[in-house]
Amino acid sequence: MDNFLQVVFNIPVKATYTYKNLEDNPGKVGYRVEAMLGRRKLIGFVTKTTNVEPTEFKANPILRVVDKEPLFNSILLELANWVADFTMCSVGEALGAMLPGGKREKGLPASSIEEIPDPKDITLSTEQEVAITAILNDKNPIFYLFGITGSGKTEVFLQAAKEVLNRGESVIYLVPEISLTHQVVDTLKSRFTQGVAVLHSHLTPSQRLTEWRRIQSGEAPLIIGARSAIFAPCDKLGLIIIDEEHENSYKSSNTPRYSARQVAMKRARLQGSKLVLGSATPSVESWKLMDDGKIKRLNLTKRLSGGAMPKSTIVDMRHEDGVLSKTLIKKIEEAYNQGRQTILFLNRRGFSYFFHCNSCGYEMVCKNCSVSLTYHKNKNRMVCHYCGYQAYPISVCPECNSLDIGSTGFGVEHIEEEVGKIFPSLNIKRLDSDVLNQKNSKTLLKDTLNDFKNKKIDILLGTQMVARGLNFPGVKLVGIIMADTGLKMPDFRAAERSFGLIVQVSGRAGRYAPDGEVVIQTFMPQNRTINLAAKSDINSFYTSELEDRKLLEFPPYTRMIRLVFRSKRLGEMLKVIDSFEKELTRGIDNSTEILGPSECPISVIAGSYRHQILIRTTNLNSAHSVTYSLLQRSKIPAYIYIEVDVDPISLL
DNA sequence: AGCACGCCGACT
DNA sequence: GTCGGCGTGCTC
Repeated sequence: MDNFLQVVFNIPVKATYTYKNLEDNPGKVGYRVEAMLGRRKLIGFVTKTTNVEPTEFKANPILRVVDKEPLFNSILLELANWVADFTMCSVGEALGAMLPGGKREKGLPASSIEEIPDPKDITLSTEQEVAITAILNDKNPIFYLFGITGSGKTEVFLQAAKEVLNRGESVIYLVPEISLTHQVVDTLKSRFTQGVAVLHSHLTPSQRLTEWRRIQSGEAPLIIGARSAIFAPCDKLGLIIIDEEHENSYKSSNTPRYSARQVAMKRARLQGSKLVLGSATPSVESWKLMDDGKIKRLNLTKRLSGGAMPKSTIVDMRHEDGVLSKTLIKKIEEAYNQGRQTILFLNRRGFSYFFHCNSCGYEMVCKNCSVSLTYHKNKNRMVCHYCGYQAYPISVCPECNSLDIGSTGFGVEHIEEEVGKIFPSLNIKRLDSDVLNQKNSKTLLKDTLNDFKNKKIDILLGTQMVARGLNFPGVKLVGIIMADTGLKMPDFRAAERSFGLIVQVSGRAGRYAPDGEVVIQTFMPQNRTINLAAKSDINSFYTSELEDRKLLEFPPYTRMIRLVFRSKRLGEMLKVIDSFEKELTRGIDNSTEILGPSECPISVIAGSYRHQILIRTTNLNSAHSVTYSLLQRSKIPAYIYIEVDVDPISLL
């Protein structure tokens, strides 16, 4: 036993603290211990033990050892060090993120409600067999299962997992967000004799610890979970699966800002595991890795269950005057007359986004944050989506007194009303995050999906969440109300996101029938992204998107580090940012470029001003270390907060 | 992060 | 005269 313990804490301080060990029941590496830090009692993580007594300070004894068994093995400790270094957080924060408890992880309520067939009805397609064989036998460590919706990716994952489990190794199966995927979990439990552990954000700390221990003991070699499940404590890890790899929820939006995809690559290398990513609409980053041969592509090109890719029609909304075009109305009627169903998709919530004056252009924005307020009809309020600020809608422009004031664009509630007017005899149901944030959301979702499945609902109207995983044989038609949404965002990934969304939503049509249809309504009918998405011309889209990214020097041809400075004191902050930027400029070479400092696109949130520096580089290692060392040594006043995001996904 | 110390303004 | 605001610094 060593007499001293090096302990890190889940606080934004990158220091290890040395404590005296206990004689009886001593702490060891990978254990949690309770100790005083200043005047507070904290749980810390032991990262090292030593017999060398520190001379600079007096080492106090720890109060107690929390665990009977180590919580973190050497692989996890190594991963934590790597995450801490890469995301520039403390090792304690990285370890804290591995067993998140208490504070709830936020994530989009996404559904991936996949209907997995019963094992006895399964006949694998040739493509599926080829993919499974490759995953299990090829030397290549990373694969990409690139398959259109309905081509049977899940079955490939399950068969590969089965083989690996039979060898006595563990499998981590990541899904974008687990809260609504109980059906997947149930299926996995019924398909595998081995134990299944489920890790997601709604577990209590003790439930999480129980799952953690079941994984460590080998009782549950199959782990299914969201982002943080990539840190599941398995010793023999044979396979990591990342389903819907393009999903943004794999990147953490709070400290440590890690990407589960990137951690998976690191971990697979450390433990010699295979890694399989899968999606119908890969991230542009992954596409390039496939092109470069760093990831082996496995194609699934055919729809199973008798489905075919749907026929798409683009409708020019500049010549229409309702929410629904004549074409879409006609096709909804057609589908209904055939006893088939329709999904209408809108990438917006609220009644209308922008409430503005048609005479002078005045826009109702949040007084704390500078974003546009959203009109919520049921409350009759304008609501800020960032800070929750609410205001009454106005009828007269406060700038020019014009009465010509109102909304452009439209939200789900508005569509619901319009569609109800056009089809008074059809049963229409809305499904969006507003509905699902209500208390009875679970049963509501279940009931709605059941009703839709049993054809009690004719038209399902929804946002993001209907985009993926809702597979119902009765769906003939998918209508995308406004495909332009998001395309004009000040973000270099806008096209990628819009493309993926349109393709994913379109995939809901005709999954089990050859006559599916998609109607894409847009104000930009000639737009490249919309046209390629309509044709599901995935290859052309990625080729042209990569050309654009290269030309404009955006990722994946460059890497970025985003530094957001937040403070209530604008003037002082600007001075600090300015000198920080000058120092940074002095440190970098010509592989790195600094954009800004500039006001963030959302320049004020809850009374704090936000300015950012974007670092763009072709040599991430060098830019990273210059930035990191400057952050460490520069004395930034406490009233300024800095958020560091390496490889940011959103620049908002 | 959180907690204490410390130094300036406005109150019984 | 004190109460309390928050700015600064430190935690083994």
